[in-house]
Amino acid sequence: MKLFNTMTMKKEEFVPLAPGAVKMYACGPTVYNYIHVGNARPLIIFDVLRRYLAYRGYDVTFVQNFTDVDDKIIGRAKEEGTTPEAVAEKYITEYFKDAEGLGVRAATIHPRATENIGEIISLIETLVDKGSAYVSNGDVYFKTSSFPQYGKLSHQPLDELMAGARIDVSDVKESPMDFALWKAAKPGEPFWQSPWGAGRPGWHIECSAMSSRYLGKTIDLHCGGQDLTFPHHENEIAQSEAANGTEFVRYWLHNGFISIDNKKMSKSLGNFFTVREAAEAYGYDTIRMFMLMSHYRSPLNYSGDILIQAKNALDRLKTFRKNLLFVQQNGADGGLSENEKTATAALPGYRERFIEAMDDDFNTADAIAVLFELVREGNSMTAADKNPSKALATAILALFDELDGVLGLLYAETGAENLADTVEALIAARQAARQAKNWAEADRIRDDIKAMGIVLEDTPQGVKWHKA
RNA sequence: GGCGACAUAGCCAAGUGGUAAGGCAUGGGUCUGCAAAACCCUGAUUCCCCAGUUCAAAUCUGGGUGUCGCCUCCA
Repeated sequence: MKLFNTMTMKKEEFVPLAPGAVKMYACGPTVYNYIHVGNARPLIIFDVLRRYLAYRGYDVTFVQNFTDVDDKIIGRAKEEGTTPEAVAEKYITEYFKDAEGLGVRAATIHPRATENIGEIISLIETLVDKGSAYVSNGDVYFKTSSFPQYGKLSHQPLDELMAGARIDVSDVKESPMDFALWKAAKPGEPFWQSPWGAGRPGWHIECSAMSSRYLGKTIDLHCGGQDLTFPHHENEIAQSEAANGTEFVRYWLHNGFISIDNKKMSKSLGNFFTVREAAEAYGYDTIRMFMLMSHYRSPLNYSGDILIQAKNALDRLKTFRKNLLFVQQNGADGGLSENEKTATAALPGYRERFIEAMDDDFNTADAIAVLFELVREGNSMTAADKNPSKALATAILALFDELDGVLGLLYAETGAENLADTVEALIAARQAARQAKNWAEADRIRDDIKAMGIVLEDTPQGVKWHKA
């Protein structure tokens, strides 16, 4: 399979360091607020990548950190009159609610910065010892001039970065491009003891420390939003490679942004919707569909219209699956008919095309197109007038679920089994009314059922029902 | 100023040299007590513009226009 590597700006054949195993790291949220729709994109995208790698037989170890000590968290705690720990704890809980809602599986490990202070300090010590970092006023800074390759990920020479730097000129730093590894404690803020006095870690160092602690000095994949390319990921490379003397990451993956009215959605601009809000309006699963309908590196504009389109498209998939389940229950017994045997011969072709799409830099838009083609063919094969067999529905469903399992689009489908008895009874009453050609009564019962959030469909094979 | 990305039907969106996937919406049809679902048909002689390379370009080259992003915390 091929992945676009930001380091080389090319699609490259993916070859993990150790055959059969993938070490993957994603920069997780700073937990001071609910996540917004833009934050959700990397979660969903890289959840799919992870699932796909597992689908292709790799043993994936996926680490995603929480930045749980940071200026923003401290600021939030002050606003709310609580402690930074409480703020972090709260938003980690809220994060998991949203992630679960979006169908994003928990990482193998979710380390927190505050659980890795020892690791961080020892990494900084190494950097100081090697002359890559210097102490100034109780802070420790990375000396960018000591790392000649600085800028290799963002493809900007150091002097250009310097020229464009809008960073405050500070007399504690030797160069404007130097960045903090350790920040001296300020009154009233959380701190840990270190060889340089009380303080707390800078943002960039924690990812280097946690990545090597949980995954090793060289990892296969490092993922995040495009805005992390510089400076965050550039800084991680400098820290890790200066300390370890070996390649930090083999493949760098970056997702494109979500925009609103063609402006980047961001907390600082204030033009964002939280995942919570969007989910309330359109459903968590619609957000996932929306993200996967286009390529992960393309810019994606958020609007109500587009979310509704995504929802409608997703409904087609849901209905398809419901129909298959119905045939699986009510279809003909006795295995595949001769015609069906011929028809099912086409099924593996969809799997091949799906894999082909996903192998090409996990092109989920193309993969979804394959899924829709399977839907059309599946619907044709199981049309009522063809008297489809249970075995046919089972075969199609197995393939559909296999492929959808990679994208994770229909995870929100619950069977609504607990409603089944009530609904079945009402359907029976309505059928009786229909027998008597009492259409008014039949429609009234259907309206009642509709009010329960259940939609009925009269078909030649019987009455189907599903959640709206 | 430096670096980078994007521009395909009403909308969303694949497609990197061989004659435009898929979805949503629209219109027509089949089916149907009504409805829904499904299926069939329907839409870009054309891929921002101009020039070039080629037997052949949405795809390559050059120029232009527009939009966005990074260079500061940001997914």
